[in-house]
Amino acid sequence: MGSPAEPRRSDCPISFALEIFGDRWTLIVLRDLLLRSHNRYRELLECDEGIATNVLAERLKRLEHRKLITRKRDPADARQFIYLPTELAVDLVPMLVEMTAWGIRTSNNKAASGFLKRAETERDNLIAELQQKIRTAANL
Amino acid sequence: MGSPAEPRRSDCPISFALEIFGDRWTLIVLRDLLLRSHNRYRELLECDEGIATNVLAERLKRLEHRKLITRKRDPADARQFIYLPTELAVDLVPMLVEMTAWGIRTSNNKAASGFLKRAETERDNLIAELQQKIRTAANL
DNA sequence: TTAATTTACTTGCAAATTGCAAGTGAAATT
DNA sequence: AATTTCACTTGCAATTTGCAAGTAAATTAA
Repeated sequence: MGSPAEPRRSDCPISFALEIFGDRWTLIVLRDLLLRSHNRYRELLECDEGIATNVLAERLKRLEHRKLITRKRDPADARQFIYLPTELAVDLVPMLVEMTAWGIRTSNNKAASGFLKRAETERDNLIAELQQKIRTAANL
Repeated sequence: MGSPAEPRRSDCPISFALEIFGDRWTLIVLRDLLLRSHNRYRELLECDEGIATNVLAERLKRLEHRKLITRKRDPADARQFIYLPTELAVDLVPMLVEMTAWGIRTSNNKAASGFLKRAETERDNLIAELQQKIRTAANL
């Protein structure tokens, strides 16, 4: 058993990673889940970049299939679902921090230079802190 | 002056980065340029994942526009062009190392566990070494 | 010196993916 | 009981991708 599973394009780890999040939207969703605590469909839909409803729904399904997120009903409101990152997703934080640092440097983002400095001078603490926050929120 | 430039989707650094390499192919090309020393069109075309000729040509143009690579004629064979990463691309190595590490962990890639161990125990050395190799090859 | 080959693409077109607008059904609120 | 909210689904046009074939310039082979 197990999912139908598309064949891998190659056995390269980068290629493997890109099969999961190598598109214009998946990492935006993961950013919101991991770094902004957006855990509901509606919150994720309101991302700054303007994701379409069908694209969001499809990405959430893929991420659940790949076990990067879990989906459960909100006990307080049975219409809503709560999406939480798994440990597999929490493991992406170091990569997201590096991607963020590169983006800040490359786009000359003054507003984010505080983050950049921290990423450069105390990377490990920054990552541990972010991951701890996520694990606490998701009770992992 | 300056390129026509598409509008940014948001001012988030991750979003900015994804506008440059948030698709199924750009990071494959950068991987080959940075980590495999594939510097010619034909070499890049022969990547394991099987990129199409038109897609490769378009991605190379974009990367040159964004100043992640340079393109110059091979003095030894005027039919060929040599594509070299710029410092902007070399700066992506930390992110690529983290992506590789995640991919190895997540896909249980036994063959690459040596790389993973190095990434975990002496990350800074590994990155510096990779970057030095690239800079030397590209004489930056 | 002419013909064949190599290289780096471009072009045309079908198939897949994305974006947008509207619709649906279940649960909560009024 | 009616309206609203929520998490989607559906339909369709527009864009992007993948594949096959073609082209022009430079090199090599005959």
